[in-house]
Formats: sequence, C-alpha cells, structure tokens
Amino acid sequence: MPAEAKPAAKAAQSPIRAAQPVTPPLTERQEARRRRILHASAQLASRGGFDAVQMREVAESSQVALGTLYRYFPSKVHLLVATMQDQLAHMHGTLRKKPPTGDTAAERVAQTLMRAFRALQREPHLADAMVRALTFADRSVSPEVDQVSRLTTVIILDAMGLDDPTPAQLSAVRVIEHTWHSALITWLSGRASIAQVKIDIETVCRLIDLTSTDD
Amino acid sequence: MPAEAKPAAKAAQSPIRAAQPVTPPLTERQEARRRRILHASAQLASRGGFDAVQMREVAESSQVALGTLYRYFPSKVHLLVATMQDQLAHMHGTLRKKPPTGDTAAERVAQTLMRAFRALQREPHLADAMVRALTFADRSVSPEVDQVSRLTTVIILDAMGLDDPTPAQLSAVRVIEHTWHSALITWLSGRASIAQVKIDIETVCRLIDLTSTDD
DNA sequence: ATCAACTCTGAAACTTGTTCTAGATTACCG
DNA sequence: CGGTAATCTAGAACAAGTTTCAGAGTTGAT
Repeated sequence: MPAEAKPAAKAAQSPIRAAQPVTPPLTERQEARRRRILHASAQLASRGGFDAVQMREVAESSQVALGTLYRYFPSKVHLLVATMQDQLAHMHGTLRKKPPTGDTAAERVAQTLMRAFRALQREPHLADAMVRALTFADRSVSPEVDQVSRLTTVIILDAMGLDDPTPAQLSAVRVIEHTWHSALITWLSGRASIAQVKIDIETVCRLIDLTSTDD
Repeated sequence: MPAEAKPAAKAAQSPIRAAQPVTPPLTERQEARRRRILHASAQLASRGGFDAVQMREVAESSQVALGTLYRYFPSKVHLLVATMQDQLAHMHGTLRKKPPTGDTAAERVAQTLMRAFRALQREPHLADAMVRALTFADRSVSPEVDQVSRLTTVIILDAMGLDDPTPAQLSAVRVIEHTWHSALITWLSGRASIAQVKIDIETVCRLIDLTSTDD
C-alpha cells in the first residue's frame, strides 16, 4: 500500500466541517517537511511580504523539491493561508494565557484585537503576506480560509466570555471580523494609520453592546 | 513639444487629494483608447472574473499595443481598480436618481448597499475581478484605491442625508465600508450566502443609530 | 528480503504579468 | 509645411507561479 500518505488530501465534500478533515496521518519525515516549509514561508514573508515569498525560494529554503512543495500546498495562496493558520493558532495560545481584563465584552474584544494588532505590527511584512493571501484567496482555498475565520471567531467569542452566543451576537462577531480584516488591509496598504485602525475596532466593538439589550 | 501627453501621469505628492490630479488633458484619440481599454477590461472581467482579465487579451480587444496598455494602466490591478472607479461612478449616478426611501438613516444606507449588492449579483464575475483587485492592491495603487473609497463614502453619506458628518459618524461610515468590502469577499469566494451578506449589512448599519445618541 | 505503490527529486516547460527596444506615427510649434 | 519630441506598435525578453515527467527513494505488506 501507500508509502507516505498524500499530505494534502483534498477535503472530503462533507458540507459541514469541510476543512481539517481526518488528514491521513503524516509520517514523521512528512511532518518535518511540512514544518520546514511553513517556517521558510514565514521567514521569507517576514522579510519582504507577499512578493518575497517565492515558491522556488521556499522550496530551496526548506530543502524540498518544487514539486513536493506543490504537493503539500497546491498554490502560493494555500501556503500563505496555512502559514496564517499556524500563526493564529500560536496567537490563540498566547491570548489564552493572559485573558483581557476589560469590564464589558466590547472592551475585552477591542483589547484582544488591539493586542493581536500590536503583534502584527512587529512583523508588518508577515502580516502583509498573510492578510493579502487571505483576501485574495479564491474558491479553491475556501476550506482553509474558513478555518482561519473559525479560529478568529473562537478568539473573539473567548474574549467576550461566551459559550453559547445568540444569532445576533454571531452577526456582530462576523461584522467585527469583517472590520478587522478590512481595517488591516487599509493599514497595510498605507491608507490608514494605526490610530485609525484602533478607532475602527473600538467603533465596531460597540455593536456588541447592542446585542445584549436588543433582540 | 510633446505629442500626446502622458496619459497616466503619476499623481503629484500633494498629501491631500493625491488621486485624480490635474491629469494632463488627453487628446480625443487617447480618451477613446482609454475608454476602449476600460470597456475590454470590464467585458473580459464579466466573463471569467479576475483571472480572465489577461493583459494581452485586453490589449488585443482594445486594439492597443501591450506597451500602450501599460502606459495607461501601470499594472493589472491599476486597470481593474480604474474599472471599478468607472462602474462606481456609473452606479452613483443611478442611485442619485432614485434615492432610498427608508425612515431612518440606517435603513436608507442598508437599502442603498443592498441595491448595489443586487447590481453586483448581476455580474458576479465582474464583481469578483474588481473587489479582488481592490483588496489585493498594494501601496503603489493607494491613490486610486483611496479614490474608490472616497466615492463609496460619498454614496453612503448621501444615503444618510448628511452634509456635514461628525467624526463619530465618519467612523461608523468607515466601519460600514469595511464590512461591505469584506462581506462581498466572503460572498464572492462562496463562504457566505446572499442572505448572510444582507444580515451583515443590516447589522453594521445599526452603528449609525448609535452615533446620533452617543458622543 | 522482495515487491508494489506511492512519494520525492531535479529539471524543463508552460503561462501570464511586466519590461524593454527599435522603428513607425502623431501632435504641436514656429 | 518641416522639425522634433513624445506616443504608439510589434515583438522579443524576462520573472515568477504552476505543471509535468522520468527516475531515484521510501514505505508497508507479504
């Protein structure tokens, strides 16, 4: 039978939980390759953003043939979205350890997002690569992008301190995510200042207050 | 002296109103070329979205040499953002004729955006090309993207019926724009339904109500 | 240990965005 | 009208993402 299982098996078409299916377990060497690739990707991205992540260079840096790179990540966008998943998971862990301290849910969410924003500011090129990939992704990357979105939702709900959100609250969270992504883009492309992003985040977080009284 | 003036003169660095500088007036033939190019761009985009707009094809369709195309629009993203400016201006005209009828500012804005959304649904591929270009644009396209953003702001303020918005209101409008762009993207990439987009728009529009009482 | 099936490698080829060049054309000034 | 500087054209060339392929390397089953 197979030797090293196909690393990036296409997600089954289960309409629900399409992403992150029961990935055929990778061998150790495959796991190591995958990790080397993601590391090289993040490293190159940190240098020069989206454009600096060149597939040939990623392959070389991670000691993997170009064809192999494409077997693990079927496109540059897939690679960068996976890189984002990686970083986000890391950040989620960090945030868990120091939960925000605000009095209201809105404050805590704004605090959390600003903390994430400050982390991104430390690696603006990396942020550029990840966010550009995320918004440029077409349908073929939907499962992976969705996974990122789910992770973001969890982070926000955590900050709100909710286990069981109402539909209205979920809508508010979605709008917050929209604002978060789009505000990041305006910042990355130099059309909005850091202060502006802060204001936008704080503004949209007020929506949370609306959902406790309404509906 | 010069024959046909440089069509796509770099915007002066005037920090304010950077885009749309006093473009050296185009000759009639140049204006016609520019128009042919934009038309070809929109046409190809309507067929197959972002990927279908291939620079060689645009050049051929519009009867212009590739080098000329690049002189008018220095990149594919520039071209598509200009295409969006064109379409937006058109839509602004249309919207002006039939202003929204809702009772509250929030309702009117939501109505207006949903009207725009329905227009985009009629040409989903074109929408895809324009929106993807807009969010993928890097700093070199900032002036043009900013112009689009300004136009969008005007449309929203028109719907609100405001001449002289407060800073809080401008923040709300920015957040609405963020939500609008990002919601479009999730719809275009098949991660959100039309109904979902509608809900998100209605949700974010509630922010407008907040600005009349608060602050 | 051997085999079959699969994966990885290295290199070339292909695609499409972008740049460059030499020569033909056009616009405007005097 | 003629001159001249800029524009336009056709086509080659280059860059980076993606695909393809033959052969070498692994893996797990027998």
